[in-house]
Amino acid sequence: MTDLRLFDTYTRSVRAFKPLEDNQVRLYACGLTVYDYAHIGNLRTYIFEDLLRRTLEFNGYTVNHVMNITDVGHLVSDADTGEDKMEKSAQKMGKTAWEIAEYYTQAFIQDFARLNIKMPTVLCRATDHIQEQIDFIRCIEKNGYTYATSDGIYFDTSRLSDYGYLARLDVEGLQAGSRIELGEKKHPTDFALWKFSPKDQQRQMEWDSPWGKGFPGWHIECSAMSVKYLGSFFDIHCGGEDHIPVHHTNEIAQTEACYATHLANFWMHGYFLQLDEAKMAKSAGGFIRLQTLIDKGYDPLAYRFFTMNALYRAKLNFTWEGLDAAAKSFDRLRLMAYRWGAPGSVDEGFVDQFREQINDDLNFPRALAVTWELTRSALPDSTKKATLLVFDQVLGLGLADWQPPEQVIPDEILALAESRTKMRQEKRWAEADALRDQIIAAGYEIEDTPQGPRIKSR
RNA sequence: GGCGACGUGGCCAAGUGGUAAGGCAAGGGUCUGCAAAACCCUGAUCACGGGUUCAAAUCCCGUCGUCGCCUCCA
Repeated sequence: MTDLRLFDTYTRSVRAFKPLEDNQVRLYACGLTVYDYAHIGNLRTYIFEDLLRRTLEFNGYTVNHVMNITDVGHLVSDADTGEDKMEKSAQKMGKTAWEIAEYYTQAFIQDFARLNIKMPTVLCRATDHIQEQIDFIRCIEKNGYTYATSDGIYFDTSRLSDYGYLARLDVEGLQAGSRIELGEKKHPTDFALWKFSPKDQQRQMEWDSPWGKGFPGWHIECSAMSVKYLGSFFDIHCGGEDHIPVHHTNEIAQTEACYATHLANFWMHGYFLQLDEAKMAKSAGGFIRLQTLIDKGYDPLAYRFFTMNALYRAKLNFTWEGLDAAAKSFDRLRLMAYRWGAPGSVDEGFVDQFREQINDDLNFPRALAVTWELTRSALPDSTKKATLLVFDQVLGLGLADWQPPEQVIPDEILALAESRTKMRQEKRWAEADALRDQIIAAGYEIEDTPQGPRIKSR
């Protein structure tokens, strides 16, 4: 039995993981901003978090998994510039910001189901927690970390001596090489806690607050909701690598200002999926969603499998060739498992090897190598099946229920196959092969088995 | 301009001091009337140049290349 070890961005080291309390793991994951569909890069991070959760559960822990949905629009920068993404998307679609948020939230939940990602225990929307956010800001204000400008209430990052520790930010360097306009902010790293609604226009999403009508800054929702559901210091906080320098850094700043903790015992980050060596961004074209893959005939779980062939802590390059390779090997694996039949007894030796790999900071590439070793082993099929199903509690590939899709083979193809069988029985090989060529030309392939020919579409 | 990461066989990707997991593709073989499927086998000295060490893909320095962050972003 190997202990679970996880990489913690805060300390930049792999550390032994133990829950802060009993066998309960309190896990917070940053969710999606629902102004558009999730792309497969976003989804890579949620698959990583699902694998983390399942690994924790495999180790016997109960996981309280909280994820936020960012359904408040935010400006493109903390300064008073740019457009609001929610409101812009609403305008484009001819719907309200609220309808947009709901629509994309549902789409997001559907993607989770299709990827076999377990639903978080709590899925919380920022707009359902405005009061909690206001209370949190008041706490920060009371402790003297805020200042007001003409457009909002800001966090004064210079008040924290270790601001930016998570990202190892070089605050001086940021000031020197700064590309951002300061506006009324005192320091480049200061950020908005509450933004005022523009005086000349009515926002669709705005609320009253002690400071005036407006809406919360982006970072405060995660601090307020994680504290509400998990307490001011919990086990693991995760998100995408892009959150390290800004979002998570600011969440920590807010929590330090109010509760004097750095919020989570472990900070974990999923690394980017890249598209042909370039970033996949909603704003920069190159936007592939799960539905795009499905439309091209891929099983969503093949994408899940694809991401598991790389470490969560390394960038992964997406190519169609790479996805094909994953889809093909995944199909082989589950067809093999299907043909193994009913599960028998579990081989604990293989389970130990598997556990050793996933407990080593979620080394799924290695865990899959163990899986392939299992398939090649001399164990009885029923043992392989039972053992693989244990692995699948973590892999989440739906191997227990999967069966080959029912294929309707057209009568004319069946007729051709039948004639071919007859020809073969009469050893009229040339004619039999001609019939096979016809079947292949029609888009089917034929395998001769002891039980007779097996036909499937290609 | 500042900060950081990465560069492993045809492709994807593990391994971070003791002579390179795994998957896909390719080649060879077994099986087959021939195929297909399945199974077996084969292949990389780790971007380049120096250095440290008995020993380096793995540590240090330099060069080249790619990418990310610094602005909402998984």
